[in-house]
Amino acid sequence: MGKTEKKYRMETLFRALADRTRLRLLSLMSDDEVCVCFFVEILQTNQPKISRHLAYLRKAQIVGARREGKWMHYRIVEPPNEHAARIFKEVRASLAEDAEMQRDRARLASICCAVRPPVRLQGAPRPRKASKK
Amino acid sequence: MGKTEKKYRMETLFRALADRTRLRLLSLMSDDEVCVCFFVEILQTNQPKISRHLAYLRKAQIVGARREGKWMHYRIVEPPNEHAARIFKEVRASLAEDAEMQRDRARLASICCAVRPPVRLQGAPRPRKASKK
DNA sequence: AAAACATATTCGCTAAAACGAATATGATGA
DNA sequence: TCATCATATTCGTTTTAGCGAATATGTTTT
Repeated sequence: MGKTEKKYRMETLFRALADRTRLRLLSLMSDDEVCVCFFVEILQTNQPKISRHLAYLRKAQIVGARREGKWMHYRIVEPPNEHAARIFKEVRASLAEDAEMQRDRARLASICCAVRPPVRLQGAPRPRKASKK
Repeated sequence: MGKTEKKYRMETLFRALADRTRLRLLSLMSDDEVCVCFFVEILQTNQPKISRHLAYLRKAQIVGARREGKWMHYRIVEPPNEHAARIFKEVRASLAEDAEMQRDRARLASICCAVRPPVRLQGAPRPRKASKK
């Protein structure tokens, strides 16, 4: 670990993971880079709430964001600590098995491929495989 | 999973892990079953604080307790959920590498084997390998 | 440049977590 | 039985997290 980086504490990771909404967001990002408006649609909640949780995940350095015009895309990134990264990987594997989260992902997939998406999502960029950086 | 057990949510585990004191407690229990008075001595804090955090860990079902006369011994147990258990195992491996926690465990080891332990610990039962159940 | 849109941030509030101090419980020993 | 010891719990307070509503920011469209 270089001298300029401040150390990443394990608690930072766990605090970020200690909330159901954030876990569901992470689950939705498991394979793809996803636009904020899809999170709002799938989790059926208001937009500021989603934004705040995404900001939280970003501060904890387990998601990254990319702007594309007016849209923001979020994706999972590895936390900057070898041990946290191993744990996080295990966590992601576990999310894949959670029933509620499986339903979330199924809904994302169906909305994503729908010929006629919900009005609010028309024109929104579809989720797609996240680039590695 | 049998019908009587209520499901163990991932967030429960993460909330339990989202506190430095609790992580240090877990680290001290990594190999042995440890008496409360040793936690108080090593973490240099007051006894109610330790007891409360231990109660928290117990509710999260990642530690178990055993009474022996006036002493209480705490030990790590597997959380009652396959995924949580896998994650928790990874977490424990990570704690082993944390510098502060390594110092904690070194202090525990040295106090434990000392010919002349601190006054407050005289007569206290020494940490020892935790039984599996 | 103004309107429309997607997202982020701020504000005021409520709820939960964490704490030290005091007290209660439960076991042991005099 | 009464005092003592180890631990647990309660109390009142402070801190932190999460929320909806309102508003701000930044981008695109007209």
